[in-house]
Amino acid sequence: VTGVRLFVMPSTDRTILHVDMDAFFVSVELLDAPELRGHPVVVGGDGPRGVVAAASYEARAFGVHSAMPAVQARRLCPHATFLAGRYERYAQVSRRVMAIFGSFTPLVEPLSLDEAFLDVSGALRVHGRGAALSGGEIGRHIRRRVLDEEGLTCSVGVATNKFVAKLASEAAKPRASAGGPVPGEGVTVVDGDEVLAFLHPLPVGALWGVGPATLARLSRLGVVTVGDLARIPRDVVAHTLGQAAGHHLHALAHGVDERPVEPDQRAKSVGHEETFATDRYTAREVQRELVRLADAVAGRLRRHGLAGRTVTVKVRFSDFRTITRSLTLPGPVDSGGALLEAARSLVADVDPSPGVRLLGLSTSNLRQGAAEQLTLLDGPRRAGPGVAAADRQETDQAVDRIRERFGAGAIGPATVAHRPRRADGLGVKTRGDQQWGPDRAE
DNA sequence: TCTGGGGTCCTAGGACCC
DNA sequence: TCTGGGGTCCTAGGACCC
Repeated sequence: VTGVRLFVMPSTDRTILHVDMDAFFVSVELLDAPELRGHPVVVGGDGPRGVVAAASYEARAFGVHSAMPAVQARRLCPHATFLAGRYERYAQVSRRVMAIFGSFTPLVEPLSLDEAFLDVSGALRVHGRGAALSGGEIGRHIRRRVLDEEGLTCSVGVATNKFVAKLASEAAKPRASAGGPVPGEGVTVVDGDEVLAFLHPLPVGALWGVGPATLARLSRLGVVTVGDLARIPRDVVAHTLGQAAGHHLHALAHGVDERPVEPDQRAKSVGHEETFATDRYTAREVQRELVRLADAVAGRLRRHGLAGRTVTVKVRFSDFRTITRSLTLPGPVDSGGALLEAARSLVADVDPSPGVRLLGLSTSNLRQGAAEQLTLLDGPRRAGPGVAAADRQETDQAVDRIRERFGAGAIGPATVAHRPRRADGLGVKTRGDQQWGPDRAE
């Protein structure tokens, strides 16, 4: 194209904020139950195999932290209040908080319910009305508004790129202590000329993308701090960690991160997985669980107007060994029946007898818009897995409408339904499970 | 101590095509 | 008898993040 010029803004001119809500899930729970304020509160960790999703600073003082197995958290802090977690509520508050961010800049990239990157390079002038506002001042405005409007606190990092901003928000956070939470700085600004001094003393594990496995490899090279990593030649890092990760981490260690803030990230996969309270040992049990997973995933696909071509089943055995099996269909699907059919064929040759602790079903290769109706592949109109596509679509739409009016639990696959015994014998399972088999899912 | 559920991204091998 | 190079798609596994 002639006559078009692209201007690339030099990275040193960018002002990036990372905003991170403080103990978000717990803080939302405290809004609704203020009597728990000042006490150790843990969200998640329900069920025999649960893990902690979030812990209040009072609970953290006992060593409780997120991703910790529930049993361990209960041992460390038996007097804590354990809450199951209400994700719809968190999502609702999250949308409002994100809207506050959005009033400062259109360039908001949510990373999860409780954190986002903001590129405010252009907002500095808009809000300053001539008198330029600094990144730190915008950070303080955001904290004030989130507190005033939602009653929640957050921590803000300000830097010239994403990953330094993220580390800066971490530095701004409150700290847990035996005497109660110690407030942090709230807003931490790292100017361009301070980046290396800020970065190099940090442990390498602080870098985004350095987990246990990478940490182990790096420590074999004698790398402890980010500064140590910066002194290793790029090719050596790439040889140890692979091309992509190596080059990326080498750049980060030198404070370089050119990734833009991208507001419109589209989902690449939609899935659902479940760890069972007790292991499953038979193919029939596995097949029945798949019905529920397929139904849940299909419902979410349709709610977002998506359909997926690739179906992946994940099986985790009792010894934690995990396998995945996937297949790509000729066209995208969004019905529980179609997902179930694919999932079934994928687990057909998986032996569940060692004990299955988790089953997952996920779809990827997503397309926007309605699923292709695979009428030809679906076979003749009859009950069972070959039920015609048109029937399937009608059923799905009816189910969606019922759920809209009466809630998600109002209707579901027969195989997973609770069937109370009735005096007149109706609705009572008579001989085994076969006649209620997953084939009758819809 | 015994390890959730939602995801993203990367690697590597093989099939297939031009 | 020895068998290219590049690209894309698919599958399986793994690391990592919140």
